Amino acid sequence: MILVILVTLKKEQGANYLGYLERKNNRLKVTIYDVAEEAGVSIATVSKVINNRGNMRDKTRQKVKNVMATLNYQPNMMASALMGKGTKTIGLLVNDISNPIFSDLARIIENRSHEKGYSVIICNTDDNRDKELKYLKVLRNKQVEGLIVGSSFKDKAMLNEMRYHNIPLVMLTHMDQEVLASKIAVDDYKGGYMATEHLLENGHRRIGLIVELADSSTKRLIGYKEALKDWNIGVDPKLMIRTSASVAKGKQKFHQLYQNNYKNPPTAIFTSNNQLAVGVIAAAKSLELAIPVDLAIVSFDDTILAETTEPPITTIAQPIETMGNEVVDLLIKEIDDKMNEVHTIMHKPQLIVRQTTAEKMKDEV
Amino acid sequence: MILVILVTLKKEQGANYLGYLERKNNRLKVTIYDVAEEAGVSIATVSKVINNRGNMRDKTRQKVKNVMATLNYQPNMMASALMGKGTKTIGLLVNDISNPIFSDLARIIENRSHEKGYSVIICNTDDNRDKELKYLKVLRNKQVEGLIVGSSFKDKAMLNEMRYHNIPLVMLTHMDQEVLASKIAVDDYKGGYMATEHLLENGHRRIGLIVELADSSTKRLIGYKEALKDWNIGVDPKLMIRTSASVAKGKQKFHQLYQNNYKNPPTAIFTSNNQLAVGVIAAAKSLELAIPVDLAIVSFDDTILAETTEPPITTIAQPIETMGNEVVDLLIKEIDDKMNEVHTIMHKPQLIVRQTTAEKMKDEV
DNA sequence: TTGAAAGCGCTAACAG
DNA sequence: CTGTTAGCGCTTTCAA
Repeated sequence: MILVILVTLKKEQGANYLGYLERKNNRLKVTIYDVAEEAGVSIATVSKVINNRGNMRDKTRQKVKNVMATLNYQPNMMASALMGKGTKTIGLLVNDISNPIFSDLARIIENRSHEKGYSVIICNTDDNRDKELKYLKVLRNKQVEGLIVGSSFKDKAMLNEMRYHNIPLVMLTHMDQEVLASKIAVDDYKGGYMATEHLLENGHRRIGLIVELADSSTKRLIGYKEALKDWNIGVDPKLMIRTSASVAKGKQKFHQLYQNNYKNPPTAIFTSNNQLAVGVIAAAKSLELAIPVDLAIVSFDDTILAETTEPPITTIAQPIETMGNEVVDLLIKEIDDKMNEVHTIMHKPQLIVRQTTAEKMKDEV
Repeated sequence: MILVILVTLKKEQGANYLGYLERKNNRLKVTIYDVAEEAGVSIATVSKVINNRGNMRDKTRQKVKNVMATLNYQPNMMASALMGKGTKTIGLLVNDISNPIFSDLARIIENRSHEKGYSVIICNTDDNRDKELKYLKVLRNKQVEGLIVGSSFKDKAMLNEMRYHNIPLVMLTHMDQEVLASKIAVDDYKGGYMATEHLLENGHRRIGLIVELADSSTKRLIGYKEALKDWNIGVDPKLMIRTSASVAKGKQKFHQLYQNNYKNPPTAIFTSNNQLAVGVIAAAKSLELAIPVDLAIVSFDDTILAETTEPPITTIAQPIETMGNEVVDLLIKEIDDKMNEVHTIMHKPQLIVRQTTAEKMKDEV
């Protein structure tokens, strides 16, 4: 066995965390065979200590461990994955990771996954059917063990197929009936209802709606309608707009909404996320509308944006910390248990009142 | 060969994007052997068509392709990775993906990577030495082909070791001298200088500084000092604070700065990122300081936060779109060429003036 | 133009 | 308690 020590580098760096100093047989990688040879045991024995299984003399186990440490051996996960062990990686599909709600969620999900020994591959589906399909294929090639789907899939059938490939999946923030999988989300219907009710209680009667195309937003929209109904206020289609999530769309759609209703403009707007709300605020300011006097706004999600705008945004918060941790716990449970039951966890939304809403003066109503 | 067609499902779903309908030999997975058998060729031939290599009769190639399509065969990447082909995945290390600058960057990086056939694994190092080490190990286990490091590593030696494992790495937003690798960043020194100069030109003489601990921030700090020096203004250590990136820290450190200088408080603050700036704005408001009259602010980075705060923040922008694309192009080039040259690309920062700065009145100076 | 066969690094019976 | 051995699914010479 040849063991080349790169002394020069060692001195320069003064560290050997990852074991580059040893090279065996002039190869860069040290394999299970190298460890076995060096420890004077068989590869089977080494495999057992790697996986902490089987019985063996304590001395043997220790010896192997020592050799692994000095050679700085790192098992090749590809090989063990090939043998049926998992890849210890999961896929996280979102529309757009730069959306604050998803980057917050991604942070929590990645943390928890890492704690549990999993890595996460991110995918931006961009609300695009082709990308959805492509990512699903890639993720399957890469043998990911599970999927967290935080994006609204155009094609639910594709998602449903995943279980035939034995890869568990849990939907996050999308309680989509058509998808046969575990789901974790907030009660979107209730959230929509609460948002609208808050506005109604503050005296608003012309409430505009700018929400995304996702299923979750559809539920919020239903909640909105239901609240109006309970207050005996007619639903006006001209006050409702569906679009995609971005600041630009928020601006654009608010202008559109305002123009379409110039005779009887909305006094309040409900948006399905913070980016849209930011756009609405900008547009309202450009029209010299005072917030919340001329225009009140309630949004969904409680990201940093809701706190930093002027005025700060009244919003319906989702418990993302809880949801993020739950989703990885549930997914890993499904991976481990290979269970097929479907869990559905619905969280309560919470109204957080900030300065984009205020009780209207009597004479204004 | 047994070919079970799940007709019921087929009818229900009306789709077969991912090929769950076919099962061979009662296994879920269809392998290269299945394709070979079905096409009446050897696995070697199939391998060639998968990789688009070798010569063969056009008819053969076409036949194999057809079989792959009908069986909806997806090559197992683990196996090909084992054989020396890459894993087609890279690692992205950042301090915290929920930091807007990094989620924006992550978005761009993931997009470009996906276009080029790579997946990206995200890692939040949290500025924590242990996590850095652990991620590096995991990423090595998983045989990632390259690394994009957008976080300031506590232990540069660990990073330098990666090249001994033949895994290329490019630093993003951190021109760290100690790391022997390609780097893409903005000219932080110049950015710090520009920010400070802008404040000086607006009449400020007591300029506070709240920056991160990263090397990039050190450069920005040097730029700040240099600008003061060029204007013949003494550097006051009591005006400089180093901390980590968060809104909470921004608030806290601003209060601290203000208290420590209550006799002669700063009239302006330079922060190294938007989150700190947001914190400073909040703290300033709580002290009833008017911005920019009582306190001017210049930040670094141009995320959505800089536009949505009140007032919107004057900032030094990095060309993140360009940088994000460049970093993956460069990394993939290094992966493909196995080259060892080190590239360094420095971008020009750009001052974007918004409402946290304004020329001071003469009598105020 | 095609195929047989030898691995890649690891796991998991099954022997000894 | 430890080792032998047969794969996992794929790539890649080297023969045919």
